[in-house]
Amino acid sequence: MDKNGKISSAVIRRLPKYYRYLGELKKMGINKTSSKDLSQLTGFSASQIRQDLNNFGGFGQQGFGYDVDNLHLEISKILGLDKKYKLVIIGAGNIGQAIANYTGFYEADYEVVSLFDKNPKLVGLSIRNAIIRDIDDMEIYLNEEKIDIAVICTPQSVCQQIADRVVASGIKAIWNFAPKDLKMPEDVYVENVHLNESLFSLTYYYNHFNNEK
Amino acid sequence: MDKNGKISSAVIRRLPKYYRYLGELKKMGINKTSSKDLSQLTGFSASQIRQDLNNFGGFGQQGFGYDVDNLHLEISKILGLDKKYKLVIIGAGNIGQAIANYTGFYEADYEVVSLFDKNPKLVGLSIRNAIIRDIDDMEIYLNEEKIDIAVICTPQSVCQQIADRVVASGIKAIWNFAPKDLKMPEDVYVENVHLNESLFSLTYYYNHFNNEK
DNA sequence: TAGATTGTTAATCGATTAACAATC
DNA sequence: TAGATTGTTAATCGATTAACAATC
Repeated sequence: MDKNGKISSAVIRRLPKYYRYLGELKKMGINKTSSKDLSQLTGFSASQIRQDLNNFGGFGQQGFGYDVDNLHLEISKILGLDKKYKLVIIGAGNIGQAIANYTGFYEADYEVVSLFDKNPKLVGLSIRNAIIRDIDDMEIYLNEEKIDIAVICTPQSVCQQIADRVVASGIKAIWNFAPKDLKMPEDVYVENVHLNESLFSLTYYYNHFNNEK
Repeated sequence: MDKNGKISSAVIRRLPKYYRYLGELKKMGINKTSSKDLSQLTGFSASQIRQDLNNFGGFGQQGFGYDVDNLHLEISKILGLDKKYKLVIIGAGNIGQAIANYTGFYEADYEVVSLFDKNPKLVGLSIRNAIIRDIDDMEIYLNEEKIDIAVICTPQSVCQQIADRVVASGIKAIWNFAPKDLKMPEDVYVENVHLNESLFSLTYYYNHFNNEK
């Protein structure tokens, strides 16, 4: 935690992993764990795990450890996984369709309620109850429905203008799959999934692994 | 750079971004840039950019800056984007098919040469010249062809065993889309794309943005 | 030459790890 | 009580930023 009480993004990015392993322990019927156990599972140090959790409050019991169910629940609340979220996907190409079909968000409650595309061959089709609508109807839709998150799966060439349009319609959270850095107002949060950068990093390590000095 | 001369992964993960912006400058016909210009574009500090680049050698000219073409080329060499890579995708579901269809890797030379799946309805189909083969034929294929990278797009429940199998066939680089941490030998590099963790982080910030103390 | 910008060293900042008192 | 493990402070480590001499 820094001097302003803001929690560092390094901490936030570890929370989903704690959540996942706690879910696994739960499923296995294990109801007690410790920072040492979690260290084994996650690969983070026990000290770091205790530090991370204590950013949000004391969830453990000295001499005992952590109650799995309780800690799982508390982390779900911190992340906001106890609520429902409505998503729209803009760009119903490969990636957009794959996200719409994706069901692997554990038990968390994300619903893709609509897709948008400009291709008339796609408009009108449905993916898992979500209709692909014409991109020209996007603003009307966004103004009528209360949407939490816009997923941008358009080509790079139009992602900025699409992002500007969804933000103009009140969207505050963008999950961006286009390989570009969106310029957004301060109160809009953008999470990037840059597949390129991920593959390029992998390529670097593939070439340099084990032949380091 | 640390005491062993190993370059930190924070640096490596910034390289693709430099590469991308240099590519854009190139396309715009701009042939000279500086750490100050790149700072504006990338949002990283000029000082950091100079530090990063000097891990790999002095690509600039004092008093002048950097030659765009040259720096672009040098970074492509560092990342290994001047070479060709053959990929196989294991799991030809939504994500696997989307990756197979994905063409947004800039001019870099990645070729998906085959997919594998256990679903007989998918086996035999093709995606962009790559045939979907039966998962049982994977080892034979991997032993015959020289494959650089295995992309794991299977369900979580089987990703570890699939990873073990590809590694047993000599694969050293895995791009993992399954929401699980693979346990791998030290000489295998795994790059994770954990869509869950990405969306969960976004959810946290969506809920906490602007209402921080 | 004067101005600009790198390459590189030193200073700062923040994140991780270590240590241990508190306490169940 | 003795043993275990948290919560939390202090120490360390590493990454980022600042500063500036080198030099084009």
